[in-house]
Amino acid sequence: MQSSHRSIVTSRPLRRAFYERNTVRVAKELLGKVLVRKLGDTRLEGIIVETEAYRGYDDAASHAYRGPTRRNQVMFGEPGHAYVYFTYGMHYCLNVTTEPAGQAGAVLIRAVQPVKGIVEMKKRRRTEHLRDLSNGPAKLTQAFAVTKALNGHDLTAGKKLYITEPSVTEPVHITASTRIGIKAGAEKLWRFSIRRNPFVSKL
DNA sequence: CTAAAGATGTCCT
DNA sequence: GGACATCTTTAGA
Repeated sequence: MQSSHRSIVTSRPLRRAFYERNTVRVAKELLGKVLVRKLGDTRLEGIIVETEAYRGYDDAASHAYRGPTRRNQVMFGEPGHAYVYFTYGMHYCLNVTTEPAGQAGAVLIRAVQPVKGIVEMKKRRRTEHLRDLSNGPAKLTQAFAVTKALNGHDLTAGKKLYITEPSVTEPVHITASTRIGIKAGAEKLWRFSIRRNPFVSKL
């Protein structure tokens, strides 16, 4: 029964080579992987169910499209790092950097399915509703205590924040759709989600 | 220096 | 379905 208290992770963090590839491909392959956040004694885990690709060089919707700035510089750096930015005066969004160093790219983590540390997530989110804990980019950063303090964090080190394989891998049915909340590049089908998963932010 | 928009969430009708 | 909270970043004068 109480599987929500047990870790579903056995393996090491995804390696740098996983991230050092085409952003769209990484976005698809991140579905079904497990986001892990270590907060002292507590450990939070969630299955990634929704992502969006933001590629620098040919994607007008990307923060990196017009070249490096202080905010987006981590997108141009080594792959496998967290790119966390602040938006709308109150929200953080979590991305993982992709493509070889020098070439900008990132995948926005839009939603995860809570697995472990649900009690802690409910406190942070100030709600008892499981569905509402992490079904959106700013919701999951609140649930997982991700702020700009983690901007640039190396996701391959297995420290405070990383991504890894679940211990039991199930086949993932991927749905591709248009990205949410953008104007330029709105026609690209670069939003990926696990089909019919109830924790996806929007159908 | 100033202005305007933003890879959103929440509450209201 | 729409208003609005709230502030950083960026672009442009």
